[in-house]
Amino acid sequence: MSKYPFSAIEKKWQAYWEENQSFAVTEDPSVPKEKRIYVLDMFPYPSGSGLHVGHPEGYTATDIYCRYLRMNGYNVLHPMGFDSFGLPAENYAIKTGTHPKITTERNIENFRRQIKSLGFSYDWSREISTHESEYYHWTQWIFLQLYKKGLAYESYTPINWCENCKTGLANEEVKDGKCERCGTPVVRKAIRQWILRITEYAERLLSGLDSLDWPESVKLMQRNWIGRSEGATVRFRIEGMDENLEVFTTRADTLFGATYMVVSPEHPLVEALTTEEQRSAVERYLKETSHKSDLERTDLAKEKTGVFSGSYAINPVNDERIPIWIADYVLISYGTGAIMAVPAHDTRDWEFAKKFNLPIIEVLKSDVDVQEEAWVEDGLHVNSGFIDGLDKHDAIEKMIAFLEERNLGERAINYKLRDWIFSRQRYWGEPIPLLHCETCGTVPVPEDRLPLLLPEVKSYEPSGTGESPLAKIDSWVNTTCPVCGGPARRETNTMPQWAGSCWYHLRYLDPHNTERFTGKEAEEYWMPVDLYVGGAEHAVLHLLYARFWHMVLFDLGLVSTEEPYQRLINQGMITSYAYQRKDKSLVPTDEVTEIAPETWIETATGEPLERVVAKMSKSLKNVINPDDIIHEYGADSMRMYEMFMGPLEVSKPWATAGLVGIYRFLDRIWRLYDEVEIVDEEPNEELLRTLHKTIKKVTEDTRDLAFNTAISQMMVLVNELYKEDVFPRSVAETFVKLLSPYVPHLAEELWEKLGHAPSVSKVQWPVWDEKLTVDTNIEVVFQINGKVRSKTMVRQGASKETLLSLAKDDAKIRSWLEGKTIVKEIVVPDKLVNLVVT
RNA sequence: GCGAGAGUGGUGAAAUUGGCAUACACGCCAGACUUAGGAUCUGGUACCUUACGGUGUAGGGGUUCAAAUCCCCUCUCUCGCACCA
Repeated sequence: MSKYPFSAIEKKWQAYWEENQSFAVTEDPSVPKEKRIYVLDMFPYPSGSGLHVGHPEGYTATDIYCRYLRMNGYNVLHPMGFDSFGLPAENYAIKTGTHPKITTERNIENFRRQIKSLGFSYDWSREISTHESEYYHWTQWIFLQLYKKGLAYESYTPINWCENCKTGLANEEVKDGKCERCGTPVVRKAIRQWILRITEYAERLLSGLDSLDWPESVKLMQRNWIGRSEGATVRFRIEGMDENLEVFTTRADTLFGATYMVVSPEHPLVEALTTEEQRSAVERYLKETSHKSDLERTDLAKEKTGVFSGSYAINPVNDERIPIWIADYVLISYGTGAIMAVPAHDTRDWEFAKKFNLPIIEVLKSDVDVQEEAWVEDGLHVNSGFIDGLDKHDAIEKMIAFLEERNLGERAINYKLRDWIFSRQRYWGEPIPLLHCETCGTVPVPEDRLPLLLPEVKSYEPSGTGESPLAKIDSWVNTTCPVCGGPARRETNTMPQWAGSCWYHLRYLDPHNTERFTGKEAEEYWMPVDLYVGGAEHAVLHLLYARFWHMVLFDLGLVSTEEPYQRLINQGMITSYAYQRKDKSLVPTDEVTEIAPETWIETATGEPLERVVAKMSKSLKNVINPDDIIHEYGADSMRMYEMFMGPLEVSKPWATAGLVGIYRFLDRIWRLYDEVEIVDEEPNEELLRTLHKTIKKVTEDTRDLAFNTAISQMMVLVNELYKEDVFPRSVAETFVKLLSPYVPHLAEELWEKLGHAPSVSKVQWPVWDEKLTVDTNIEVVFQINGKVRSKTMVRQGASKETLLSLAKDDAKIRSWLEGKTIVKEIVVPDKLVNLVVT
């Protein structure tokens, strides 16, 4: 008895593909536009712990799809590379003194080896790594194009700062008031920053989503993140001052209900608004809020706080004098940093008004007493002068017209999206190619002097004062101004990790170009990316930043498409099992014993445990290492199992027992080809039908990325083949072709065993004959009142009349009909007959 | 709190337009076979019932000849956002 020798087979064919450059691709002009396809995987950050089972999931899916496309005559661009700037390598350098470049490149070696060991059909000649100067040369160059377009600016405004990472963070990198990377609570810190004006693209980033074939959930997340809202700015005169207080509101129609105003503690007018009597109280309040972390400040459960400034504004619609308060529930970063408060119809304002005894005036007809609770539903206007009786829409229109006529305000649109804080005070990133000259101000490094190389440093430790380790290298920092020749200092901030991934899809097109970031012809040949597969964690960050850069490049005439990624799919997470005590705490997998099927106890205490699904984590000891799986069961088993687990988009738990099932399936296939005599006979009718059903199902499901059901159909075919005495050659050959995208090593080996020269990856995908996929005899069910009472075999396509009379003649049906009257007859050909009786 | 998605056997999961619920696989049970292997092959396996039959896709209601699928309500889980005026 033979045993499927996966290890030898996989080594052999990986070497063959490498040697023959089987998957290298060129921009062949004879291939028509619609047969050129760009399939992109999100490239990994090469961490020290190596590939995780989650990575191969998306990579296997795209690999199967690409192999399928090639066999169908497509020219397929399918590259891989590494997102190799980032904090872990730098933190490791701080701990050990090892240069991040050394760690990074060692990790890349390991990642590349692991990825290759899965037999993916990447064009490795296009591999890139973002930390290489040949690559970041062009990241810097693109930054300069943004700078020259006025999209990069310097700012000293307070930003989110992580004490642990010792760097500033973008708003998108803050989750629940904590650093997304390490969980440290984020504090506000005023340091000099480079910021990209992504808000200038807010409208296009929003409207562009409509044209994209992306999951609705991702589009929605981006829409929410951009957060467009339509409303008006309204200017309130401040009593005794020349200044106006400007607010943004989406409900200008409730202006008659504005009983007080609130400015954020950081608002520039706070100082001027504060009267002598209130000064000490205001100062105390400002001090208090400045000590709060973002987390404390945004905690919804907490009581509202605030202080009266002492000043009054004049409500422009009724000249009422209304007090101006200072409170931290108003954010400086949204709108104008000031609001008009309408406590009757806004929960936040209502809470504040109640706490500080401010008047509450109903201006929308409410079903509740607004003194008791806020009414936030719609209602016709009351107590509102010239808009009384109007509904929301008409009232807003009329109010805005009123304001615009008197120059008291105007229609306005606001976005939640903030500009992108682009600098990091760390070492391991692209140096920002700018200089600070005493006479010329900020000067870009001339393009012909790029790349601006990352210098060597003695210590990787960030200063924590807001300066990167680069600031400590005087010889690098001090330079001459390329404009005036005078002394200048280099910018010491580096770019965030997102920079490199903003445009890598363009570098793959022409990775060795030394003259340009990418070749114009190659760009026009391939772009946009037809299918982009990666994790949902990038729904906002990477995918928004990359779209922004791409749009800028499009506006500069440097790329031919406005959007980079036409179609996007998020693969689900691969989770793992974990074992839970009654108190919901989790027990590491190696401290659990399975005492009976589906029954577990904690080994040490005997406490019964429940099996739950959890994320893989080192502490739970439930992390699966792809190297181990490949070693024990082979890459083909690993690939096929990950596809068999369930639909690509949903998260699903890893179960090695399930993997064994796939291994057995591949072993069954191997033995079929190894032990059964392959004959030059035509298959019998039954087998031929299953074969054509299989071709059809595998073709359609592979096209639709529904790999799990394609695999189960292949299993059906194999099960049937095991019942046959002989193995017709035509079936054997067709089946190998169907298998080849899924288990490419095994398929190559079988193809060779069948007497063919390699490689099966280059042969034509099989086609099915629709006639042969239809069963000639079909089981039709007979129902009485919708319940199945009998079944019978009929010829496919039998007429309604035939079916009906068959049903009425059926012995069981006849007994069910006894003493009843048929009131309705429903016949669905090839499916069922339903008789409704009373 | 708001928004989105999901809930089907012991387990992972299937199921065009509403048309036999549970394909395929794991596990389990039985049998066969064996140079005892990670075996392999064949068959069985939703639940209740001796049977006839009944029940069953998170729970409840509705539409329909017919609902996992469509509509309403409730519950649970996952993800995202969270004082954005």
